[in-house]
Amino acid sequence: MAREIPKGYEPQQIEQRWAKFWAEENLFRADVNAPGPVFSIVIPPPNVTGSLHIGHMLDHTEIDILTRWRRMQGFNTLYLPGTDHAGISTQRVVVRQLAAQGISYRDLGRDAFEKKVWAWKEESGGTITRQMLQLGESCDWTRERFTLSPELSRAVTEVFVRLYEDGLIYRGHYIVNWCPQCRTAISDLETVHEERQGHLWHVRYPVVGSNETVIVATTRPETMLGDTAVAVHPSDPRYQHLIGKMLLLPLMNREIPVVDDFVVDREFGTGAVKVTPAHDPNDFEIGRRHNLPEIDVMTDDAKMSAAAGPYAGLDRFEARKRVVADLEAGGFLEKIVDHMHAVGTCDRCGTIIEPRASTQWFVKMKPLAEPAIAAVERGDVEIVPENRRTEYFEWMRNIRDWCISRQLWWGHRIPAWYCDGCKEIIVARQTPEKCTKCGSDKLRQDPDVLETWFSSALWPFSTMGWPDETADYKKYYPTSLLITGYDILFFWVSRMIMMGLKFTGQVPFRQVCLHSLVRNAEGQKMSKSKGTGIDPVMLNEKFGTDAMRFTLASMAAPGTDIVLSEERILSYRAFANKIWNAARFVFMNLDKYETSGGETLEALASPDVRSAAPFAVNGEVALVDRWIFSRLTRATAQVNDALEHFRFHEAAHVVYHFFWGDFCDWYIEWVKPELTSGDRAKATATWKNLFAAFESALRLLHPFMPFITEELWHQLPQKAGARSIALDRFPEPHAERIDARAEEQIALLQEIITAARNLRAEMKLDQKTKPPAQLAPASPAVQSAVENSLDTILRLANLSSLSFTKPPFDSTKGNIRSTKDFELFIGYESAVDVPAEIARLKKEFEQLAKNIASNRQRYEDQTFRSRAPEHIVKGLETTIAERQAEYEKLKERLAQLDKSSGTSA
RNA sequence: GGGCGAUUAGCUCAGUGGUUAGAGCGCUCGCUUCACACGCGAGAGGUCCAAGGUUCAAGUCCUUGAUCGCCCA
Repeated sequence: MAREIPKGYEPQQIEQRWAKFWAEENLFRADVNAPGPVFSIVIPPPNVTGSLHIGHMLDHTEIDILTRWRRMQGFNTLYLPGTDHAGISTQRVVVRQLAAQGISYRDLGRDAFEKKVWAWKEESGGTITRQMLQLGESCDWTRERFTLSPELSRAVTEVFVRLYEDGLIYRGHYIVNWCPQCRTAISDLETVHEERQGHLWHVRYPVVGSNETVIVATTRPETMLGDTAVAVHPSDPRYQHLIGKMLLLPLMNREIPVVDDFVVDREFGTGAVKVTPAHDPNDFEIGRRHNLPEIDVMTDDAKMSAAAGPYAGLDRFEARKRVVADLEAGGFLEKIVDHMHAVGTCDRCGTIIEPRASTQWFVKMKPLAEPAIAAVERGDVEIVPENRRTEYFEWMRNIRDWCISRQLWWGHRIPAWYCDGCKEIIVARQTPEKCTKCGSDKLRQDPDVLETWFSSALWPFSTMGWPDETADYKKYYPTSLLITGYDILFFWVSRMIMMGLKFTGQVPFRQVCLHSLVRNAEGQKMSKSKGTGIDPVMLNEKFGTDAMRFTLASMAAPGTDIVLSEERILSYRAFANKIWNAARFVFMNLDKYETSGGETLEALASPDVRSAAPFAVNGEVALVDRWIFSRLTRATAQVNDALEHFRFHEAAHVVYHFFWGDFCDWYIEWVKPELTSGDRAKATATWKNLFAAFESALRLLHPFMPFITEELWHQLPQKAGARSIALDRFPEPHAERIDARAEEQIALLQEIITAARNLRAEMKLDQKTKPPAQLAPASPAVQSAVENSLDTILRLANLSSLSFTKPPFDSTKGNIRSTKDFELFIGYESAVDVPAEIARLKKEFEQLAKNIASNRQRYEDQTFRSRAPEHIVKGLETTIAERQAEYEKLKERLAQLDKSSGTSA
């Protein structure tokens, strides 16, 4: 039966087909009753409005590699997908969409708006989910979760109520970070500080009843409209006499006191600071200590409020210009100097945040942080790489209370009700009928919703059905592992640990692997706003998902950021193509073999046959077969070890070199003639071993390149009912398959072949010229190894014959390569560049001489010999002896060449 | 201001105190050899940022400095 196989690997159709198959068949559905140790992992829930970016791709690649690997190792595996409701982003998307239709969401009303958002979510949300399906991620789609679903909302309410009952959630009036664009408070973590060039305005405040003025410096002059004091340091001699006096606030003509407060930095500006309690965190504290009024001079959208008097209605930056102009006109402006300062911006929209006094809900973090610190200290949660622990501890030990209320409509509405009758606050799981205190039925629910991260913090257990003790919860919680970027260590990871411990009494995951961030080829951080992002979907389509996955894995060394370039992806597309062509070779030759009366695919490659490998001929397994299975075993052990430690780059490297180097470059080339050998027993054994090795290699590669391996695995005979390579077993590194002797022998033969090719290249022999060569083996063992594989050597080295002789060879009659095991000689057939050869040899000679000298010096050192371990000393001794032998050979050869060039010149 | 990381081939990066420091890409030379030019074969290319120190032994550990980057305040 002739097999049609395209010459180049075309991933596009193949990947789509298998991705569809995996999802439709529910192939990766977890089963709580299945055997095996548990491996469970939850996805870091992407934003429901988002589309897949390269950071997700890296997350998901690492997660999917580990999940597929564990599944193939026989673990009971769950990879749980889902998304978060992304309060701010989602609300913004829908508000804009409505605005485009001329609809104001506020006019629409809360309930109608929420319905619109749900409709949007069903229709347009979850792009990432669809992309994940396309990418063939091996998750259990029957367990997909959403943070705002009724089930998960129940968990959120439960947590809120319990925290409130435990006194860990409170409502309070404090300075918060206010985003005028999103029109909500945001947390400290969501506020990004950027160094910006600004100015320091020095403003004169006249002292009431005197000609004196006090100069204050400010970076935000418009806030002076809300000033309620000026503060100086209690022991600042410059201002002692003014403490307690009143100043006349320019522009507003309001009298404000001079107060003394120890937080004032005498070095900053003039040492006198204006105090705006409603618009600055420090001033807020000063205001509390001195009972100062708070005057909020702005509105929710950062326009000046009625409290700003004549400036009411102006945007805050326009107000700044006007205030400065008016101060100048009034003679109050002393000077303006350039000043670098940190400006807080909203991490969602980039707008400059306004510190603003406001009543919000907060979580008291200290009591939650302490057990979470202890859990990591004890190692109950292992953080990888370990040095991230320091950051975690540092942050957790200095943790501040968390502002969780958001002035939005899309999210988990805060389960708190206010009684109009008695002002009681009722926090409850169910909507209360009447006030628990006064019995009034005039109750209003708090209009705010909770920050999205609040629900994300519960993700590892809310997704498993908590607060119910479901089968999933019992089986898969705590999860085995969390994989995410180090940039959300505080946002998410630490909060999950705190919430997990508080509500389940267990850590949410036993290990956290924090991977690096992906940068583009210019080394810039990916950013949508700067247009420096790389679209992984486009790259997947262009190069294949397998190639993308492999690229990311190969670069995912812990600790350094990933710089992604198309060149790099190309090299792994080439790898996929290489694998494809290895298969193409096998199948094309099998066609020939079958038509010439050989066994069928079924007979050569059925699962039973493969599991009986390696096959012997005349009671002996061929050297190269022993070798390839040994190499496979070694590679498997290395991949297992690397993946155990999240060393994806190392695992990818091992697989790459095994498949391309050992399997394609050497093994296939080596056995080619045997496959068509007239000796039928030999041919059969070779075919069977080839199929067994190839199929094992596919399984080894599967977690990294799921698509091409699935495609090729299906071309091979499989057990009845076997549906996917993903459900097959990962190769097992049985120690008895390691054959060090075979590896040594093949290494020797490879060295001889390479030496011969090297000589050929140097002598500029064309492909068709097959010269005879002479070999001087250093031992009978070397000679017999060469004799046993003579045909292969001749073929792979492109030689006509190889005869054994004794050194020395005449360097003037040919070129020589030597190692500790042999000298190889090929005679000149034509004029050869003797000076070039001399130059090359001299360089090698000098390097060798230097190396021997330094090694000998070390070897002769008495302290070294007495203190270094024996194997090191012995090893060095051997090395010196080997180098010395090479040195003698080179010296001899150089002498001959010098002599000949001298006589001929 | 505090903390963390990086500096290794032209580029992007691996490298677990020990015996000639590796990979991919790029480069040079030769090959359309009947799986693959997304390929095959061969090769060139390194004061491992600097200076001290520890050690029998340092790219690797320590100290200081330089340069670059990130996080927290």
